[in-house]
Amino acid sequence: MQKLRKLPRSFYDRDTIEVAHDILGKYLIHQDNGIERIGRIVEVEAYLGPHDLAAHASKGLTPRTKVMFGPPGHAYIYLIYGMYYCLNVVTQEEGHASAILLRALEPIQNTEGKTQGPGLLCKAMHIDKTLYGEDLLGDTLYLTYPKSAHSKDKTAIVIVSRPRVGVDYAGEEWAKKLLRFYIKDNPYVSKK
DNA sequence: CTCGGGATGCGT
DNA sequence: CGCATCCCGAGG
Repeated sequence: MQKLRKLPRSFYDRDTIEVAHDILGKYLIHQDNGIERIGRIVEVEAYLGPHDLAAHASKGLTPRTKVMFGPPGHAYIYLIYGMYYCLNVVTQEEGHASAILLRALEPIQNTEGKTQGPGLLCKAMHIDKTLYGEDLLGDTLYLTYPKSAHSKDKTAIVIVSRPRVGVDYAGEEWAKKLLRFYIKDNPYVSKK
């Protein structure tokens, strides 16, 4: 596989909704004990800090949410329903506590099983709680610009905005906001 | 310490 | 719609 260029810290240190748009089409890479696993990001959701009642950060700074209150470009990983891990990337400046949930990937290399849905994505990429807080500018878990073949396609990407999935508990105001973004017509988007 | 519920996925 | 399965956060 050709050399892929890592996303810089400055990519994550921006408005969360802007990052959520720009992250579509980028590559997620896990260097998993000598096995390079790669997926192309096709679906995400934005969580906008402590005032967003659907966000875990609305619980405040706890042992679980700690990394979201830290600097951008780190991995926020949590266990959901006792059986699936979910991966987020922390955005904006330290203390802002916003993040983007990665919901679906298009398989590129060495993914194991289905990649549509946040839980399956982590399972396929072998991502678990041991990577909690991982610096995405390190050499284990990181994001890159796509290879040239897909870069050309970037101009053709159309982004669809929808309400987030499974956040009705947050109340109508936050549940109805269009903070789920995915690549139009991509077959790997979840819940088609 | 107990207890309730969850940013899911799958089968019915 | 039910359920698997367990961590986390709230409250006593």
